[in-house]
This record gives sequence, structure tokens and C-alpha cells, in this order.
Amino acid sequence: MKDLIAFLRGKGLRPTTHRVAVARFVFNTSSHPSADEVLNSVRRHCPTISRATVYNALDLFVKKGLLRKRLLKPGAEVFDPLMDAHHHFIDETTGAIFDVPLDACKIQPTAALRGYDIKEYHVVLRGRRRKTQKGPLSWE
Amino acid sequence: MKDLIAFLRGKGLRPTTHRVAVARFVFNTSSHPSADEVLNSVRRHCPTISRATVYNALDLFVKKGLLRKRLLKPGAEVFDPLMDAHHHFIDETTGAIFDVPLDACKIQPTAALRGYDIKEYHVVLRGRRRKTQKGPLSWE
DNA sequence: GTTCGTGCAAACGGTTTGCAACAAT
DNA sequence: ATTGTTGCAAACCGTTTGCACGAAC
Repeated sequence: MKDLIAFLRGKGLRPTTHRVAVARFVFNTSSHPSADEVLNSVRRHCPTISRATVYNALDLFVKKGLLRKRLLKPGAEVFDPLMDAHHHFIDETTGAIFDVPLDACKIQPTAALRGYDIKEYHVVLRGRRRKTQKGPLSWE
Repeated sequence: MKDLIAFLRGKGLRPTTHRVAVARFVFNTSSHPSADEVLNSVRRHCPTISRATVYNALDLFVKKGLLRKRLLKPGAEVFDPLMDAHHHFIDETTGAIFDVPLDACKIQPTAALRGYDIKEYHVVLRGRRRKTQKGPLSWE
């Protein structure tokens, strides 16, 4: 993808083959993959890439503000390419993680939160996804 | 503590010395410790206890519904003795985690959440705690 | 030729597991 | 005797680090 190369270059990152391979996967999924899932997926099309290179690329993307690392499942941190503030829904039967738009669950901070300067908040919803819906995001 | 022994026994757990030592620490802190922090604290008063015993006790407490394991900081899961649904505030300067009552941030689910059967939700607030407050919980 | 990127392997930290000894019932 | 509990050590898994080679500027 041409614009991925421009995207990386625009952020001051040299668009090396491996970096682009990692970027192509991680910026085009909403599956919230762990680093090892990224590694395995990228290896399908780029079998020579090493674990360290994937970790380097992901950490670099996080440091440059292209990607976010999130605590959403036990055992491994996951990567989320959606940089705008938003929330998450976790299907407790499948473990699948869905993005939820920020305004889908606005909170009303009450007096109990006096004493806290809230810079951001993140809601994790848990439950089951109804089967009648289609597509990963009901708001798309 | 006498009632801790009764508490454990009431849940079908034999109140062994080590189990009570773990329980005494973890049910009387709101510091959201990791398993290793529990180990180190318990070892101060019970130097012989092994890592496996602490992990066993904590997992047992979680399985019996006395304790909750939470994804609140990177690197290690933390334990929370507050079983009623509630939220958390994380001070981004100190990393300290504070409990926040459930009704302190009620959410208004919007139409965007059609398609999700929400069983529970958990809000993580981030920011800074104002110094003028005292005590770990502004609602105490 | 100096910096940056890569691969490999080792190290690391938190957690889990296998096993033998022991205590409780 | 059977079951449950403990300690030790090793294994395990995700991640980080050290280092040498190679590519890019």
C-alpha cells in the first residue's frame, strides 16, 4: 500500500520492508492482536521476519503515536490502531474485542469524583454480542 | 483476625496459617497489589512462605469469589478485594490505583450499543489526584 | 563511516506446573 | 488411606536486551 509508506515517512519512520509488513497488518485490523499474533500474521507473508523486529516496529509505532497498547486481555497486551478515544466491548463467550465509539457511553461524573482531575476515561463493556447484527461495528 | 478464619471456613477453605496470612494482607489493603507484592508483604511476617503457596491462595480466593483479578497495570495482574462492582482511578504520576464507587460514573448507553447485551462495565479513569484531598477515597 | 534496522540467542520477570513431603480428615 | 496443602525447582510464556551483521544515508 502506497499510502502506508507515505504514512510512515510522514512520521519520520523509514518505511523498510519489514516495517511496512507490520504496519500493513496492524493498521488494517480491528482484531486487537497481541504482539505474537502480529508476528504470526506478518510471517505468513514475510516468513523471515524475526520476533525482535516485530516488537521493535510495534514499540516504535506506539512511541510515535500511531498505535496504542492496551490492557484488554490477560496474558498479553494488545495493539489498537484506532487512536481517537473510544471504548471497548468484550464478548465473554468468544473473547472478541470490539471498538465502541466514545459517545456511545458518556459518563456523568458525580460529586464523588471531586478530588480527581480526570484526563481521560476508558470503558470496558462485557457481555454477549447479539447474533442478529452483522459486521464488527454496529456503528459502521 | 478471628473473623478471617470464619470467613475462609465459611467459603469452604481450610484456614491454614499461610492462607490466613495471605488473606490478612490482601483483604485489608486497597493498594491493588500484584501477586509478587502480596508475596513480599506476607513474607515480612511469614518469611517461610513460598511463591507457589501465595499464588495458590490467591487463585483459590479468586475461584471462590472472594477476590478479583484485574488488568489495571502493565506487567502484572493485580488483586482487588472489593467484590461489589466499582470503577478505578489511576493517578498517572504515581501509578496509584483508587477505587471509585459504581454510581460515581454512571454511563448512558446510546443507540450505538444496540447489538450488545451488556452484562457489566468497568470504567478506568486516568489523571491526577488533587493534593488538597486526604485519604485514599474521596467518598469515605 | 556513522547511523539505523535486522536476526539471533540469551536473559528476564511474572506465572504455572510437577513432584515429593507433609498435614488434615 | 485418601485428600488437601506446602516448598522447591524447573518449565513456561510474553517481552526485553546484547551483540554482530548488513543496509541506508
